[in-house]
Amino acid sequence: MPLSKQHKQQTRERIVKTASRALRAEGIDGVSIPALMRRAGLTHGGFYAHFPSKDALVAEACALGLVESSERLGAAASHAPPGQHLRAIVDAYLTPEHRDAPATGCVIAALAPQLIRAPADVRASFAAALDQSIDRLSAYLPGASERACRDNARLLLAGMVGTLVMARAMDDRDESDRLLALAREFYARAFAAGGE
Amino acid sequence: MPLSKQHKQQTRERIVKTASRALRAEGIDGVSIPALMRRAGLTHGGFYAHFPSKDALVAEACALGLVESSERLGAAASHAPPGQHLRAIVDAYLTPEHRDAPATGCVIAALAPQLIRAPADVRASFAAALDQSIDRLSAYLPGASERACRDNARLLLAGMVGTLVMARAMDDRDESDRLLALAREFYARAFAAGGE
Amino acid sequence: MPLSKQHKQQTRERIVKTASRALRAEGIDGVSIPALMRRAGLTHGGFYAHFPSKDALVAEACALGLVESSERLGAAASHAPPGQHLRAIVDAYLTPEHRDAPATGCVIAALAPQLIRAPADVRASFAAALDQSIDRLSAYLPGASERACRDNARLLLAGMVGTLVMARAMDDRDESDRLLALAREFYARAFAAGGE
Amino acid sequence: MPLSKQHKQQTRERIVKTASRALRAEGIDGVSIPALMRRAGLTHGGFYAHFPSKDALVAEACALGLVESSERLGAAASHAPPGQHLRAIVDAYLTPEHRDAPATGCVIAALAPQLIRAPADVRASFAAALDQSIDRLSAYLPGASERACRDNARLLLAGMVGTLVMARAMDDRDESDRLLALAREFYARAFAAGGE
DNA sequence: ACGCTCGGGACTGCCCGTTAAT
DNA sequence: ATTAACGGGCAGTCCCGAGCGT
Repeated sequence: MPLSKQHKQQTRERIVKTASRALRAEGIDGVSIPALMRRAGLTHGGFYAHFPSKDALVAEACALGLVESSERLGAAASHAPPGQHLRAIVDAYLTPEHRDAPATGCVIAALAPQLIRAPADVRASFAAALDQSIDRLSAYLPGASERACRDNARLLLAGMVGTLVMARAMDDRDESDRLLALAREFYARAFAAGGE
Repeated sequence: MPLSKQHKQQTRERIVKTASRALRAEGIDGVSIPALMRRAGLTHGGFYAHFPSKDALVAEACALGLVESSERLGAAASHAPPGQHLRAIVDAYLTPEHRDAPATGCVIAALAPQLIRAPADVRASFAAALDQSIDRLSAYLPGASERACRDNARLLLAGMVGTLVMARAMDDRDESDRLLALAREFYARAFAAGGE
Repeated sequence: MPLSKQHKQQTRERIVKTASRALRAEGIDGVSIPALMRRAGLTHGGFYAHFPSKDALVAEACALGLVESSERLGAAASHAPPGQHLRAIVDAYLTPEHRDAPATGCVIAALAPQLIRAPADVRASFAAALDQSIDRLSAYLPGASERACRDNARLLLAGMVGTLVMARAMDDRDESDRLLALAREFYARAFAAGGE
Repeated sequence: MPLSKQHKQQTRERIVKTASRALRAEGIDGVSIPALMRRAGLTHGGFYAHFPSKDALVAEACALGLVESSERLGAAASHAPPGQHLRAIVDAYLTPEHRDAPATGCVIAALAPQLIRAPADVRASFAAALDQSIDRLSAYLPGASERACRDNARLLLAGMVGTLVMARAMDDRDESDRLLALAREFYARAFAAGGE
């Protein structure tokens, strides 16, 4: 158990990672710092050695989650055969598994409305991370210009996020599965190369 | 302070209406019962004469908000010239005004993720109201069958909700306006009669 | 449903009777006026048509309970053969049935400590009713003078009350039964005619 | 406001001690946690760092008070000349001073009825402490067997408790003093060595 | 005019996010 | 960098008066 700076860094990352999951699963107000630290195997007092406030952690955890999400989507796209990037993205996002695992899923679908209402700095951090995600995603989407690619990325991501939220809100699992399947077709076709 | 027979009903409706707005603006955990009752011109002591719990109010307020939203959209559609129903719906939902007025705007875009995490009865009430909204909306959408209409309604609503959330999360108002404009075009075209 | 004065009187008595039982069973702070009125088949609003305050009801209900108790004890004594009055009293009070039915049992054993801490008027009302009970009881006890009879009544009642409280506090039912049996013997012998 | 390692223990004990007195003086429902902590020189916020609930504190405070009481009685007995143990116990318990100082007096006389109605764990903790008290007391009482000693201890304690309660309930101080004096004689004689 | 209902404060137990002091 | 403590706040419940309908 080295007490070096490395160790502190590791602890810090563990907290962020734990928070990143817990926040998506339980919401911002559903997670308390004592509960969080306990889940990370620490005492609640030590929190403020790592973060100045809960908001700071929320901002960081959300940014991390957003980066992870977009990297996962980017990885799915880059592993797909040429011309299948869009398809890969849609198929990775709009799945029952993603719907049923909010803790490791899309931060936007889980927390966006709450983050919008958060203090300005949290909101700004979220907006910045969102921009980065759009950047990463736009590389895999068609479009006449960089601008068009970004527009498409935003449109697509927004549509998928809304669909995931809707799928989670539905009571009937079969209907929810069906919505996801239809949405996969819909978005894959709508954003296909020449289409938009 | 009149105490006639129907005044309790009026008071109750005032509480629900106030809550419906406050919840969308501040989130479920952001609104306390004392604050809510104060905003409705009452003290918090009388709250439990109207509702058995905060959750019961949340359920009712969200259902009311959902009904209002879908009626507003339905009204916009029904006032449009024939063949322009879809356009009217999209133009009514995806506007900067709607984005900037969450308190009176779409409940799904403001609260869906939190409602999903709420107790089972709140969740169920929300899911039921959501189904009704889809019903109402589907009457104005094209589709080969009733089923197809409902599918389209869900797809469209999900897409619009996600877009509104995304537009609200963006820092740059111009970019946000642009997203809304692009989305209006996108969804109007995508769901046009023979299109989908 | 006659609205005459008689009816009001009946309602009032029903409230007092209900309260008398509920208070012994749940304690003063364990019984709320809404719960009480519901148990009496009424709405909580009407309470203050009958009593100026909760304390007034408590005072009256306790006095009633005390009277009932002492009458029950007096009846047991008066129905006993001559020379068996004391025995009858002790056997009526120190029973497992009495221990297990606090709601209809001795008010002193159930509420005395709380009543001592109650507002002055409640306390005074309780003290007065207690005096009456002692009066009634003393008629059945031996003693060289009226004074001695009263002394004996107080000593005996105090001892029995404490025993009942102790018996209720014990976990082991067998031990508790045994304590009651021993106490019956003890007090019957101790206060026997020439004894004290 | 030092924070050394053992200060938490000291603070905890201070809270228990304060509670032990306040509970006897005001009753379980008469003492709120904020009031309690204020009386202990603290704020209510820190309470739950020491106890998981109010009930837990009540259980502990009552057990402590019971131990103190029985130790005080045991000390009085052990300091008395041989053959005067019983007399010492009775004289220590049935005094006007004890009657007038419920806050530091017998827990059973002050709280037993309320504790009987308390949650199961509180009740159990109280019953256990009561058993211990009986144990301690029985060492100073006559009896043919250990069992008989315990029986006598229970009978005596029960009688004294009831007498104290009765003495507290009486309005007339002179009469109350008289009852105590009579009871001292009565119990001292009744439990004298060969007597019972 | 009586009696119910609505509403008003106050309070409780519990828990949270946070910081001096060690 | 933990422990102990601080205030502030929440949902829920209480007891109780101001004022209508019967």
